[in-house]
Amino acid sequence: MSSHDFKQELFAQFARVGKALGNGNRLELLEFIAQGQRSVDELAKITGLTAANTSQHLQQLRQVGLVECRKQGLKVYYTLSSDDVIGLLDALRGVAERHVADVDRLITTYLTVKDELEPLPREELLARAHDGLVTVLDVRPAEEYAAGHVAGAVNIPLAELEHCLKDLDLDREIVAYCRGPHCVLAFDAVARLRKLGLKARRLEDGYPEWKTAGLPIETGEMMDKHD
Amino acid sequence: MSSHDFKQELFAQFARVGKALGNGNRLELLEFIAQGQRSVDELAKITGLTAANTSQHLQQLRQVGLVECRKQGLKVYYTLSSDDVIGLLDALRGVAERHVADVDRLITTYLTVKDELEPLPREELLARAHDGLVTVLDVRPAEEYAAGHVAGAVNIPLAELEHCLKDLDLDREIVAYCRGPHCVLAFDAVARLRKLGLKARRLEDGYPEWKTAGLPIETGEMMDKHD
DNA sequence: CAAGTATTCAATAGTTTAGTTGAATATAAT
DNA sequence: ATTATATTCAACTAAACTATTGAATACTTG
Repeated sequence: MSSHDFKQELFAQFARVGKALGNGNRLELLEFIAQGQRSVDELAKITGLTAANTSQHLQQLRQVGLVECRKQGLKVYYTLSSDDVIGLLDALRGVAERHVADVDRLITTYLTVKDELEPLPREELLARAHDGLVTVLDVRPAEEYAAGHVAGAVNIPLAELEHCLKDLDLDREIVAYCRGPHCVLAFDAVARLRKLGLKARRLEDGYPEWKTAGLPIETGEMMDKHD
Repeated sequence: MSSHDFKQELFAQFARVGKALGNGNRLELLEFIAQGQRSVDELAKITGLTAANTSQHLQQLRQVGLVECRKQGLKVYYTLSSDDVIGLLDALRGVAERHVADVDRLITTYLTVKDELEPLPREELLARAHDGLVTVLDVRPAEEYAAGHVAGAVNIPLAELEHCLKDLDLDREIVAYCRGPHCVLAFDAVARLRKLGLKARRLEDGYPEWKTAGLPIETGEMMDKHD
């Protein structure tokens, strides 16, 4: 095999991974899987894709090593193959956010809270949480919280936010997070909390990044994942 | 615009970047551009693509913000739009190397030197170079060296390696680098130097990574880039 | 201004991909 | 065993991508 063929072949292999990242549905699947393991039909329901289509996308992701699966009983559970993948997704998001005009436009028009206050960096949250200065709020659905969350975080899924305010210490600052740096849940939560006159900020990124950074996490109370 | 539409649209935008990375020729173009600015016809010649095809690929890369171009006289020069892109490419390579079986097989069968000796990390090279313990060898073509290289590195393009041995201090260890972590030039150089009985190692990655890490570089003696 | 070069545009054919549908397989529960 | 559920497979259509070709555009040089 010539040096030229090798190079071509190597780039072709890298391109396979790129191709796998080249579809919005697959990226959405990856974001959900990054929250914790998920079965095919859970993913199909969340994304709104058919089971067959979901399965096909998952197999593409698996073929390029982005996810792994494990059969348990009737279901097949998919997980990210490693934290490398979270880094790759963040790199992709970062480049898109900083260099694709459409992304910037989308974010600033839709995520109105975006620039009103800088999001809180991970390390800073860690310091403040340690000093007991803030309430850390996980606004993801209960199953995702159960699969793993920032140590000490309180879970109030977005839908129940207003009903559960009594569970929060209203004097302390609230820092909300969700699935990732562009997930709408935390933006939405911060906007609604501020409307209620509370001090609220957003963590700069989501649970997968927190976990990948090696920061302290807890896993849920072994809740069964029913729907 | 609903939250769901926003999410879909956002993932679709991220996917555009993924798609752009989903073709081996485009990845090869990016690697060349990462060495320094390049005109369309230079890139066409190096890659062996037609000018029209090269132009089309470059425009795709430009549309998703991976590269930028600047017209100067008769030629259009392309550059990476920022160092973010190098990080993204490295993340892609890393995931592929660690999780795609075919990539690992390719690398271990073709790059025979691969596991004989650990490649040298950047920081370690920096320390040793500072102490004057090693000769840093840039084995890329002269134009790429001229466009920028590791501070203090000697340039001997691979083709002239054996002819230019006299330029090297044969008693010191030689550390070779080239375009990136999987570029064959440095692997090849190390193999050939060792065959000649010299002490040679490979830098763990290439010039773009070195530069992006903020380590010291030099740019060439304003050579005109003719062919 | 004319000629030459570099780049881009437009049209095309062949290939690949996305998503749908219906069926096949495998496991669990009755 | 039979039934139900979860997942995958296979076949198909519509859409998108790649690379080629030839022409058009823009700039420089003589």
